[in-house]
Amino acid sequence: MVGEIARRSEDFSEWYNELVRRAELADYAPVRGCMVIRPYGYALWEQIQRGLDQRFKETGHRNAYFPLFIPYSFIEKEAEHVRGFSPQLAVVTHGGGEELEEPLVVRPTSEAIIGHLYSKWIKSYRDLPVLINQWCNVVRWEMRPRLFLRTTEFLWQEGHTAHATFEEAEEEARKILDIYAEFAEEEAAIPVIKGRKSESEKFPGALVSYSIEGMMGDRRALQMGTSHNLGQNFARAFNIQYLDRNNQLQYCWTTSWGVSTRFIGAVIMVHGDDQGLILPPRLAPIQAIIVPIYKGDEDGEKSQVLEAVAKVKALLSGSIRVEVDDREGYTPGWKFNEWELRGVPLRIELGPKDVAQEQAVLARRDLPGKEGKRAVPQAALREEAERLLEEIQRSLYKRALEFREAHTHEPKDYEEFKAAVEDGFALAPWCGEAECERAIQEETKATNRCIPLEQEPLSPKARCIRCGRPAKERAVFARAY
RNA sequence: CGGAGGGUAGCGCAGCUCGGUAGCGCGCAGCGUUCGGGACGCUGAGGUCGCGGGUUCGAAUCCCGCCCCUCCGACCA
Repeated sequence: MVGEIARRSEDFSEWYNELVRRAELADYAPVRGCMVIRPYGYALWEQIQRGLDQRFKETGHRNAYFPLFIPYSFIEKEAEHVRGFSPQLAVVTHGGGEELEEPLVVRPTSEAIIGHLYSKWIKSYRDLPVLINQWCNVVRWEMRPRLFLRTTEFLWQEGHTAHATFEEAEEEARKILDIYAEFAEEEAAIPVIKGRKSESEKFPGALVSYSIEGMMGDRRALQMGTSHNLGQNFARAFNIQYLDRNNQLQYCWTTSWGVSTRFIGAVIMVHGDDQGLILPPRLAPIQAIIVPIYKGDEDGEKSQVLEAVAKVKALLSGSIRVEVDDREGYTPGWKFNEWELRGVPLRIELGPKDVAQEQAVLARRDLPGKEGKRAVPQAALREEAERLLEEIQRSLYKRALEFREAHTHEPKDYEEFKAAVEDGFALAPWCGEAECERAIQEETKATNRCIPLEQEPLSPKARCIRCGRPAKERAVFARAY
């Protein structure tokens, strides 16, 4: 565990890969593209789950569970859906030692199976809306896997709702997008851009897809959550119909939305530094780590320190997720580095000097070295620790926002545009044509991340940054994960 | 699937050109001394050299085939 990790500024990919494993978030599995999420990484996922789940429930959603296997024919019912997903399906052809009558797809997402059930459950306008979420795993046979960012199997939540009108479905899709954005910014301290996906980037089968897009530490974009208004496409494919007040048979309007373990990748890539992870306090499984410092126990030093440590832990544990690192055989300096690698936002050092003065030393993870260290009287420790955690949370967000803004450009012409996407995000007017998007990608490697929902109206004379045809809105272009 | 680099102890690597039966650092175990920014000493455990075949008296090393991993592209939450 000793040794430098790759420098973030020099080799971001290598830094990321090493960090995920060194911090014991995850490890490679024996099957290509699959990952093992280790207890520390899973604890982080549980924090994410907790925050999102609470928000879903507050807005009237309930959890359920649908099966892993989907009859192959279900996937084929929605034309764009099958076209979008068939290249990356895992298909089960044998079971119980015999070839199956119909192959089963391991769900890449659950619109199909849930649509099937919704068609059975929904009969009347009185049954609507249906607001269901599930936490589960899905499988997509990706070409180029990366820990957390793109794994063959991943964990996520997928919400699936059915409504009586387009407006209600649209409102739902937007409400969830707002929840995702609020969660990313408030809990993960990651500023995100809320936007609509272009036609070529939208979810297969959706009427309109929304996403939150974040800028990672290497200035590339990452889609951190999506919310789709599926229109009546899936309702027609799966026959999800209800009788309205006038006894007329109507197709439902459905939505789906998801956030995956990829979100953990974003937390790593946005906040981490050369020392390792920096976890935002609200998501950190361990918010404060107490490191006892003592020599031998001839003069009772060790027992005095440990006694004070126990007292401090008890003092804090009511309001803070705090743990003690009382492992023998590791020096304090080693532990400092270890917990920095693991991204614990606050470290509490407690040694003989502190026992004598009834104080403890607080060290902030986001400020390296002496700058982030301060001695605090034990009587004020709880209040001060709580305050510092909030300050770290805010300061991480501010840092990430300033970074994004420093690397977001509004190019005047295509030459500037090319330079802009080399540096980060380019916010530029465009014509809305898929062919132009494709050309931009070929020429610059940048893709259309989204059309930001919040943007100034364009002047009628505005022209597409690449082709010069009339533009009606701005899009964010960037190299993306 | 195209381009590049790799696979030797848990991790990082050397050894391969020039064949002679495997080594270094870290980590791990035990004991002792240490402990306010990655301590040190001694002792020790740990390897079918990615897999299969071939050449040879003898292969980590040479030849053939395959598999896997990482990075850059096409795909993607």
